[in-house]
Amino acid sequence: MALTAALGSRGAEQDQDGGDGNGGNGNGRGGGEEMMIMREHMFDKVVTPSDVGKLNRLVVPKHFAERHLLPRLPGGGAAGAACPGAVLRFEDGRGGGKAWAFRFSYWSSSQSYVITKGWSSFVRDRRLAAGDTVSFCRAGARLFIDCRKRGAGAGVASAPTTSLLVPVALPQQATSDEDRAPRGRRLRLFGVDLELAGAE
Amino acid sequence: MALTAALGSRGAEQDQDGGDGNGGNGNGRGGGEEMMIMREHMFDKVVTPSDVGKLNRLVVPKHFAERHLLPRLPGGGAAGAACPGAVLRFEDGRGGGKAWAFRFSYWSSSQSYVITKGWSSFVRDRRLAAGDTVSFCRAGARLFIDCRKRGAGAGVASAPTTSLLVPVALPQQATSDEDRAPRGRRLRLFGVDLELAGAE
DNA sequence: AATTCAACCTGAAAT
DNA sequence: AATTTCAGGTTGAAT
Repeated sequence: MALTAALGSRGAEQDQDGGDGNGGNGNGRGGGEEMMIMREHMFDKVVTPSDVGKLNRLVVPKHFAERHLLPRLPGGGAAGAACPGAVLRFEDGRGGGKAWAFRFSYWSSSQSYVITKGWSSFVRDRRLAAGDTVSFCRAGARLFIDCRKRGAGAGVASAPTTSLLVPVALPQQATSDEDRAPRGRRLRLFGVDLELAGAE
Repeated sequence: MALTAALGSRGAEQDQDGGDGNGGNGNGRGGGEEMMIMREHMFDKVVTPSDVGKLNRLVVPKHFAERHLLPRLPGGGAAGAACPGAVLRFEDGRGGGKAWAFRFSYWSSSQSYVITKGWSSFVRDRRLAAGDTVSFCRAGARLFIDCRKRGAGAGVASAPTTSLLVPVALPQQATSDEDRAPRGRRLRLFGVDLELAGAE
């Protein structure tokens, strides 16, 4: 369960990224309102040389994939393996409106889950190197990706895996066209409006 | 425009090549009549290592594909791109009745035209190697493929691209079932009956 | 088991 | 500088 706290209103930018390659680079924070989101950490991976090399793919450890990514797929992905090549959109965990569209697949030949299309642009943009850590988070239905360099200390992206909820400020998403995050029960906590979102 | 000059008569053999992989090897020139055909050169390509390698496909440069192959497709292929996976039959340019059935497709992911199915048999049969040249010709609606080794001089298959019409002797095609080549105006030239065939 | 091949993808080069 | 082309690569299904 994730907590979403609305501070501002009016979604400013819309990063649709119609499915092609690398994430549509939204025009940063053009003065739009922000939103306080309780971000649930999903999983980290210390990337291997292959993950950042010419194979253009990230192997997602099976238990992470099945626990955190399969349930995020359009069809729910409950059944076994092959939800073929769904595209998952991950917002840049640092904010700024950038987002990455990743193709998430199961390779039956190697029986592994992988992120393929779109991954190499992230590696390039963030200068990801072997030994660095990618971090996947979630706020309701919104997904986030961030990374930290090898040996980096604490920070927004380096929340210890024991802490499930990380509050961060983010540009608010478009509320017009039936937001992706299912709206849940609202409550007031610490002086702000909170909203229970996400599955179950 | 192509010129087709009838020398003999009566189609002898019929090489239907029902669409499977490599061309049905008609029994050469089993005494059948021949026909003098003015063969229009369409285009050449110096094949790359990929074209003759394990990718089992020939990339057809877009302008060649659109100018010469799209108009040959069953549906005419006039509109934009995707005439999905049509099969084009190419007779062996050296004569002998052999023919090759090639699948001609457009790959939208790479925005390129390719010849896929059937191509590898041609590569193998003709021992095509990187640097060699494949040559595509046409006589009316009949398509021909030939090749020459790297560094080869003039010859039937090495007509310079400036010469549009190459006269060759070929086994006559079946005239029974409404020949593929649209019949055009006839005239007499150089002492032989000529027939204007082909588009426009 | 190995081969073919349709349909993807991407980096580099050309325009 | 952005777009288009394409050579070289991949996976995965079919055979």
